[in-house]
Amino acid sequence: MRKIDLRKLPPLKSLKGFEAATRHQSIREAADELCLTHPAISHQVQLIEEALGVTLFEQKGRGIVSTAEGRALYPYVRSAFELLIEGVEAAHRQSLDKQLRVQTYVTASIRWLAKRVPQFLRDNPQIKLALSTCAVEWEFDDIHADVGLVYYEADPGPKYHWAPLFEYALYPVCSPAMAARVGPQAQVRDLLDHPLVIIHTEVRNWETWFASAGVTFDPSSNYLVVDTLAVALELALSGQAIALVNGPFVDDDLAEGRLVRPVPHRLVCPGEWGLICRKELQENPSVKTFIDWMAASAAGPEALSQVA
Amino acid sequence: MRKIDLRKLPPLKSLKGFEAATRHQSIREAADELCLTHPAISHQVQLIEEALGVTLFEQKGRGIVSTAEGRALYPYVRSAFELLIEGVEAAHRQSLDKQLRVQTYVTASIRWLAKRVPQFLRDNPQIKLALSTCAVEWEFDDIHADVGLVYYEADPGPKYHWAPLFEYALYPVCSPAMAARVGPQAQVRDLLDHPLVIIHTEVRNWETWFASAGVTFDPSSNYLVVDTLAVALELALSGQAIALVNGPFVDDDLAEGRLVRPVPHRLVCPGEWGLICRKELQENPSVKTFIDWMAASAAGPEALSQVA
DNA sequence: CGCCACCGGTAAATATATTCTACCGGTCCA
DNA sequence: TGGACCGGTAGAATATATTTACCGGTGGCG
Repeated sequence: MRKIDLRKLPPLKSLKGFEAATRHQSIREAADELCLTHPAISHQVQLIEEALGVTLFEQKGRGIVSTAEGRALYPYVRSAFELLIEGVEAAHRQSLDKQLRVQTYVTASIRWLAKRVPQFLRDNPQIKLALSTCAVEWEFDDIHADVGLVYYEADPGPKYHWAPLFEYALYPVCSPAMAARVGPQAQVRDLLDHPLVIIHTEVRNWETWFASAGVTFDPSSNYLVVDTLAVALELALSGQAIALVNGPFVDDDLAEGRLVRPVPHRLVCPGEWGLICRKELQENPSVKTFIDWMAASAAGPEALSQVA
Repeated sequence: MRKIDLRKLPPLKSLKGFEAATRHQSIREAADELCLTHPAISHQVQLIEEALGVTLFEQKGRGIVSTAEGRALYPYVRSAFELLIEGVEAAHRQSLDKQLRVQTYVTASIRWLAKRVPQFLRDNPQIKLALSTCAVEWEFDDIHADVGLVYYEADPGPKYHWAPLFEYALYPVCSPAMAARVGPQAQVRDLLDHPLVIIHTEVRNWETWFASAGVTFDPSSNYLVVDTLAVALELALSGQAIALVNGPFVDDDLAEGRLVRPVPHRLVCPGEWGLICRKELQENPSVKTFIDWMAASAAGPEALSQVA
């Protein structure tokens, strides 16, 4: 591999500013796009002009226009950026052969994925999984993950492949002892008299669920606030509160009687939980295997036996 | 022009480190090449790895080797850099149509170029010149200039076009009054008794010149030090010192008697003064016109009339 | 085996570069 | 002619990159 004269490169970071400024033919719009202030862009452009010894923009009226030099330079910068993005994607594709990076919320990870991963790995020993669990208020990050298990209310868009897994269904759960205290024939409104656990990023879930039963949610007393459903469920399991689940995360606990549903009301919300990946990865063997296997597992044991 | 997702770009500055580290398969060698310390490169690589969520190198023995991901990424980065360098060159080519950037030392500019530029511009009104004069200890900078008027002892290499103009000839000059004091039949060694002006970056010029006449240069007394020949010549003109010229920079002053040569000894050194430009620019109309015109002007008025 | 000369990674301090704030003068339009 | 834009500037604040001084590990050599 021969040497390359890296000294000839313009200040790379500033090229972003040049690219955006050229595209918009406006310093301020470029600044908005890059979430910077306009002097920052102005300065970046000046840096490149100085490094190249060339003028890239000139004033025209109260705006700017690219000079001939700026127009000559732009396509190269643009192509270079596109090449780099392709390179990042190539590296990601390469890394798929080594490990499949799966991202999800902590609750979905603990109470759904974790239960299935061992069997998946037994069924597909050639695939290495790297799970990362993300904090609340997280969106799928296609740079650091190949596949995400997330909830989307609407289609995530054309860039992504989306495989729905199960409903986003809201229903309260608690320990049998707590349910006994609530009463065998309890109504939705009766729950307001018992300790509810609220996930602070999902306050609206309780509101929505009560409203769908015609009850106004007034959490003025007797409630707990936690930051993730996983913790809320621990509180429910230990008999300290009633939690509102938003998916099939306690199916085992319900089946084995550790948790019960104090009232039967259940609200299916729009959208679904599902697996997301960038469209280019959709046909990748590891990705496809993972998505198909998990979809089958969500559908039920009989579907799974067909895949495996 | 459509938008591009600049957020997907890895930390651009750090890519230099990645490129060099990959090429050398060594952090320390990369650091040497980029004139940084090895932790800087190490950190740059880690930044990219973090941004991409991918491992680019792994330890092997006491060195490193690229991972499959690193090898996948490299060609894109490499090509992107080459594209950017091409872009810079394209911008330079573009700017040639607007102005020809000429760089030289302050002395050559004042005492040789400046005398010729007005006539050149009259002969070639379509060409716009941008002259920049550089401090001593400067090398031709093909980023900020298209053509340079410089002295080279040896061929400047295959990347450049080189058009020799005139000899690097050393000979002392001074005012007629000073010459009278030195004496009409003075020998080289007699100059040692008179005020010599030394250019501090060119001390060896006096040494070399005296040595070529068999005299040891001992500047123990009675000398001045300045930083450029242009100043030295001013001192000579005002009768305060004897200066050592290294080219045809006082031809007019000699012809018109403002300066004289106190002794006839003249030393022609290896190498020449000449015009340099990047090879790609050699055939550019502006560059070619400039170089040809100046070469003719250096050769003499009769050559010039042929060109013009 | 044990030493020494390498390698690369780490953490804190430092240096540098970038960005922001607050301002300016100019242009356009009402 | 004023007000709402634009981009440029300078200094301060901030973020980032780099260095310094260290570490533990590896491999060659006596």
